[in-house]
Amino acid sequence: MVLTTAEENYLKAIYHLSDGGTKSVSTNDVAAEMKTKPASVSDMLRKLGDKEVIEYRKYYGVNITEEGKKRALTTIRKHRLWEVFLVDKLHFAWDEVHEVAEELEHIQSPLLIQRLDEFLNYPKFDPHGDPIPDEFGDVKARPRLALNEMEIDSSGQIVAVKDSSAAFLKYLDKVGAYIGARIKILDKVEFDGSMEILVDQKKTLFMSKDVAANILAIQS
Amino acid sequence: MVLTTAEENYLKAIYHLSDGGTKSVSTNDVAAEMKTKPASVSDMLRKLGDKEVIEYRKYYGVNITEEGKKRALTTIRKHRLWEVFLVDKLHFAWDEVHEVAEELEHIQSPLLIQRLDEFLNYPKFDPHGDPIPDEFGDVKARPRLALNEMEIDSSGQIVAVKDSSAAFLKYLDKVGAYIGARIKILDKVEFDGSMEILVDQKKTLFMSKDVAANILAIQS
DNA sequence: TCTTATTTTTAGCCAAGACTAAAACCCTAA
DNA sequence: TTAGGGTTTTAGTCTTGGCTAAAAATAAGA
Ligand SMILES: [Mn+2]
Ligand SMILES: [Mn+2]
Ligand SMILES: [Mn+2]
Ligand SMILES: [Mn+2]
Repeated sequence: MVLTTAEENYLKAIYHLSDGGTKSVSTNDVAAEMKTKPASVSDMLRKLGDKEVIEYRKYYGVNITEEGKKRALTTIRKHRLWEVFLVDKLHFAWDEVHEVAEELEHIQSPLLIQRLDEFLNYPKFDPHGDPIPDEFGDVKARPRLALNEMEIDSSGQIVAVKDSSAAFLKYLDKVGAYIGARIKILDKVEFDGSMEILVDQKKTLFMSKDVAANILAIQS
Repeated sequence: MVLTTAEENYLKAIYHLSDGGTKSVSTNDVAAEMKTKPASVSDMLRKLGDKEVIEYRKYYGVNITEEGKKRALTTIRKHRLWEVFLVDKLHFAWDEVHEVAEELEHIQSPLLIQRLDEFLNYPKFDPHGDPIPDEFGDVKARPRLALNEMEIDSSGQIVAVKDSSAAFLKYLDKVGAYIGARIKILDKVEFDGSMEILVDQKKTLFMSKDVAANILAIQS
């Protein structure tokens, strides 16, 4: 059963909203994520249900099926591999890749993806620190913690961002936060949750709770 | 004015059928090339006419406009650059690239194409020997001659193929004809136009007129 | 439990891009 | 000059993926 581009995009959204298939997702949530109207989503859910990539019970939201999970992971794999290509080979900035990858992920050619993976030397993470599923859909999970959840005086390394929007990534570039940076939590302000963070043992960064919540680290 | 994928494909077909915009093209010819019905073509011609990439006079065929030529050449440029990428970087065979490039050529990102061109070191020809238009739509033309049009005893070098179908290219691989091969016309059979050709001063090839007509060379 | 607010679905519409069948047009040969 | 054949267009239908408005179902509060 072949999926259209629109179907692939919806399925990917459902996969993400369901936290990898662990919880069910409402029509309204899908509409918000896809920037469409709930009425359009109802229609699409019926189609995805017919194709058995989701389990759809009217009025009770959807759950992604095993087949659906597999399909979504393939699309995610393609998206992230293309992002690596754009950054590593074509020298795109990490805030320039998302929209293009959103199109490239729908190119139909298993050979292309296999060869691309090989060409990129089997990368495990994309430019935003997100893991790239292997060809079987297996994902290498890392325990990640948002900066605002880290304790004062604890240290770690930035490994990913939660928000991949150009605006956010450009901001991180400007202040000098990047994936791989070593960090230490110097202070957390009670009042508004804003934080003071030491980057690479030399630079001090002040950031709002909102920003901190979108930066993911592994503790060391 | 933005063109849809379908519109880009039609425009490219019209560009090719019109020999680069030098002659007008009939509805039936477009239908044959696009493998659609004439009725569908009429509809599309109206749309392309509205967008002023062709000049459309009902019942009298279409001519591509300057704007249309520019658009078509951009799509062709993208198609051929992707083909080079697939062959040079991902080690696709030259008969495996066409369908994938047919999809990749529609990705919308000027930056992507500019960077891809740079990454590939500004190639001038695609894997089938076809010239790659530069970013301004300028094409480096070479005087090319089909093998069946060459005289007995004349020599040259294979530079392109007219037919890029997998079947034809696989056949060429099998018999050992390739782009860059030095050739000499040993004999032409009056009866059926079949030919005997010396390849790289060592291997003799027999081919039908049909095959010869789809191999292009520059004479030396 | 009943009434309301919220969520979701249905119904009806639209545009793109395909199709078939039928009508209209163009050209040529008698 | 006109009839016929081939070409092209039009009319009507279908599918996909959107939309709005209205109806229906669920959930929550009194
Ligand atoms: Mn996408
Ligand atoms: Mn990413
Ligand atoms: Mn194409
Ligand atoms: Mn080619």
